[in-house]
Amino acid sequence: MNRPGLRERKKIETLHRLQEEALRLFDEQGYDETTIEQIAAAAGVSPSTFYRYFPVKEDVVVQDEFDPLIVNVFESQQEGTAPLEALRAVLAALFAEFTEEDIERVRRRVRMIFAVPALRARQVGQSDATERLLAEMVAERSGRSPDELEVRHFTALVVASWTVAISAWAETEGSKDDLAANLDKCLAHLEAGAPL
Amino acid sequence: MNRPGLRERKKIETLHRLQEEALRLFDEQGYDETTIEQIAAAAGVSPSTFYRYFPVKEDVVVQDEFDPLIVNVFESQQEGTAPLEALRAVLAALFAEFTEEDIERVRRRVRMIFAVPALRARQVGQSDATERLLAEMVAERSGRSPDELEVRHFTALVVASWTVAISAWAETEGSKDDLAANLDKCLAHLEAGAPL
DNA sequence: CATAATTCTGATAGCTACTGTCAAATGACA
DNA sequence: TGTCATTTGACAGTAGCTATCAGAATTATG
Repeated sequence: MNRPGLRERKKIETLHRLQEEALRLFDEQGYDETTIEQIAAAAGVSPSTFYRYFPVKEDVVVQDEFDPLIVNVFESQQEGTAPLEALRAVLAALFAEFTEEDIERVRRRVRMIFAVPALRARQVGQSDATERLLAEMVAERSGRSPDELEVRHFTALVVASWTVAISAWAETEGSKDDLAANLDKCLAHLEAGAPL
Repeated sequence: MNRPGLRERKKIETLHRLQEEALRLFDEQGYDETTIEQIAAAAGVSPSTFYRYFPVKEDVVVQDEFDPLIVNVFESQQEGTAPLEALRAVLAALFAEFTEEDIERVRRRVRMIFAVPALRARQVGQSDATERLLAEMVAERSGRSPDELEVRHFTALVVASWTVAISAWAETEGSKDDLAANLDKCLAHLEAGAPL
């Protein structure tokens, strides 16, 4: 049996404490003006420990664990669905489970990411990784190669839609449903060939 | 008459020397393994001078001056054209003027940008700026606001198409025309609603 | 329960990117 | 040639990040 254990619980606790204190300090004094020493002190650990949890400063805001979840949801879908529809459903299902509190956390983080260039820059690394992941999943299903131009292009477009939808949503006070609505609007607009 | 003058000529010269030596050193020893001191020494200037030309290390590869050119070409177009068609024409016209040598330089830079995460991250800052620029231009013409979801989404999609087209092209040994062909393929695919 | 093995933490030293300041050098111009 | 404006180099300092290592805390074992 793999019970949680004291060690693991403590780790998760420090992780969250670091993220929360960091977010608070960034809000209060700005990102660049906040040093890792301050964050570590606020969370009651040493700077060394901070770096063990987050390889770079940006990750204390940007890091998330959605990629494996996306894969799970996608794979548990029936084969027939069209790629675009499938991805829409995946994303919808993903944040359907979030509590109101989760959503507020996401909003704070997204706002900060798009407000601080360094964070946005770091986040693109994650987006690129997710994009490659989607490409592989989509390619596998449609019996194509993930390196094909059309496949890469498709996934890049979907990620772009998602990025616009969530950044526009974060600027508002909208609910979870508003985010879903934004995403639907964008994907529909994409499916229509992005007319203007 | 605004003749170049020795001072200005020297400045452009040092700028190019810094870029070239940097590119060479990055190729030879890798990006992270190359220090600014080395680049400066290779170009025969002090590290202080490097920072005067490039605020951050990444910019010695990433920095370009295409944005103002894009605006110029776009504004000198007739009003009637549809936004997507207009942007396609702008980009085509932009690199139509490049010499073979220019193109090779671009290819080297693009390859390096997509190979080194730090460079890719920095480049996104530029892309975001270009995206906002496009949004303003497109919005102005179509009498909309650049903050509208559809407008933002449209420009994000176009930038994504462009990114895929150029990164796929850079991986090959293709000519200037191949880049144009890639871009046409992507934009056509977008216009068709990104079917898979 | 005591001891051994494993994992986590904190302290230290060091490298490099980057900033700010100031005096010296260099080109522009009368 | 002499004066003014701009560019440059030297120096000092901050902060992000890496590597290393001894000691503390947790877990596994006899």
